[in-house]
Amino acid sequence: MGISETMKAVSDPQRRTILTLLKGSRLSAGEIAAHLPDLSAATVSYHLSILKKATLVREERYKNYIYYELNASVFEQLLLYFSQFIEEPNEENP
Amino acid sequence: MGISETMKAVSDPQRRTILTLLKGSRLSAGEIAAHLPDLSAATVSYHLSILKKATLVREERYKNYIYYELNASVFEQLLLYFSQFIEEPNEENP
DNA sequence: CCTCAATTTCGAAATATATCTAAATAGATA
DNA sequence: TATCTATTTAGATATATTTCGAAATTGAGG
Repeated sequence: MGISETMKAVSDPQRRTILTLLKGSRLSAGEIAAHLPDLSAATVSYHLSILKKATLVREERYKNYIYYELNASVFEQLLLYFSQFIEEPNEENP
Repeated sequence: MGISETMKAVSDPQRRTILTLLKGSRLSAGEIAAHLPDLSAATVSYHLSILKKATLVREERYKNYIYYELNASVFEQLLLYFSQFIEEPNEENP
């Protein structure tokens, strides 16, 4: 929990690649690793654990596999956070 | 430039404090440092340089001071980036 | 031109992060 | 139950980040 944790999780390029993969579809850890040929399976697992702690993804076990999927609600929190810096000044409320 | 750089810049709590301060008003480096009593002026300067490189803030020199202010357009890019993970699936376009 | 104040830059140290290989775990199925 | 496969955990290491105090820089004003 915590927006710092979420942002740190999302600021890593490899983890953003994982998030982008999961945008399309639910994938197992192994399928995700197959899309990241520069990383070992252990490293992919490490990144998934970071994303999971930040609740950016959920895991679901099926047979021998662990499937990961996005948790969209956390992205809404990020959107909300950043929108505060854009809101135009309100002249009614000086 | 680059969204990684921007996100890394914004993922640090001290730097987010600085951004929040600047939401209200343009401030000099010294004024910002005064709001962050746990950090040395040198450290604040370091954080400002990170925010500047990420173009999250602009600097403007006046007399002996360097004033900093937010650059809202970069926050719009962040918003755009995160919104891709929220967009609902489009049934017209399978 | 000298000095003061504001800020940055430098060099060093502590902490955190990303990565690997090897070992451990969990579950499926022969 | 023995073993195979998918995945995670552990331990180690290299790199990156945050921080400090001290020194350098910049500009203002006497």
